Amino acid sequence: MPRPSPNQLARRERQIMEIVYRLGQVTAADVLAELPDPPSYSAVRAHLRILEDKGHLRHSRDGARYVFTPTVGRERARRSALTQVVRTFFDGSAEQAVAALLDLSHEKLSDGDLDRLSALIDNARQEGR
Amino acid sequence: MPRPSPNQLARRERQIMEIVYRLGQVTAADVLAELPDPPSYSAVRAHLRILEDKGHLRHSRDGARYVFTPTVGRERARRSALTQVVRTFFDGSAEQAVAALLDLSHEKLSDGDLDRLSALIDNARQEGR
DNA sequence: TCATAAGTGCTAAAAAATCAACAGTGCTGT
DNA sequence: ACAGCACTGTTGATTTTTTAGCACTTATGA
Repeated sequence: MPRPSPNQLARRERQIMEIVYRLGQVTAADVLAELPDPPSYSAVRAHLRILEDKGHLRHSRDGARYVFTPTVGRERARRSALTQVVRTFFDGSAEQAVAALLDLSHEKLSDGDLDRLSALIDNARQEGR
Repeated sequence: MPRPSPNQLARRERQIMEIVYRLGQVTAADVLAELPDPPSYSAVRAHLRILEDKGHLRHSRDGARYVFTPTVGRERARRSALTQVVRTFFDGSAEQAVAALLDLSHEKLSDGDLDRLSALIDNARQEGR
């Protein structure tokens, strides 16, 4: 079976997958609530079923309703997303991306966060030799 | 005029904008060469014109042909992209995102890169107090 | 139990996106 | 100048996406 390829997703499908990854798991009602310019409930369910057909989602039952989760694990999805952004916006340079990330949110980072990041960098240095 | 909203883009349009951001500026031929499952040259030009109508691109002439550039500056586009990924895949935690980025590409980071990142973190610490 | 509410699957119509053909315009070199 | 080439703009057909309606199933509680 072919890997689900996020780049082939239609507009609505992409919007929905984004919600799914953000919330971790969703019901049709969740998606409807989060979707910009929301269509009908029925339309949302149709999309969810199509996304399942395409292999992006799976569902399990919770009482009467379906709970959908991504087939691609969070970890893997994160990697793809980051790789993509780095490639598209940072000439493939992870260093630049990290720098931008720090700049973007340096106000929101606590001293504890910064300590942990320093430690990670030191680690990377160790492994590098 | 409304800000161009990347989330509303159709599939092809999104693919094209990705190419545009990656290359910085493009001609129709560039896009055609980079596009997966490429359509006709004519179709690409149609897309480019629509993207310009929608306010995502502008063009200038270079001899006979048009060179398209994004209307949203690289810096701003980077921020949006990162913010989006952090929100969708990292619960809004920039720290986690940086950690993932380091993990993702720790092999590719030189000692020099790591030094610079350490310095940035130290800076952030300074400003925080 | 059974009426009601809250789900779901399927289908076909409507809207949007995608595409290629064709006609027109501007370069380029002989 | 003008023939040939490399572009662009426009249009309308085709395909895909997006949507809502309706029929059916499952839970709930009086």
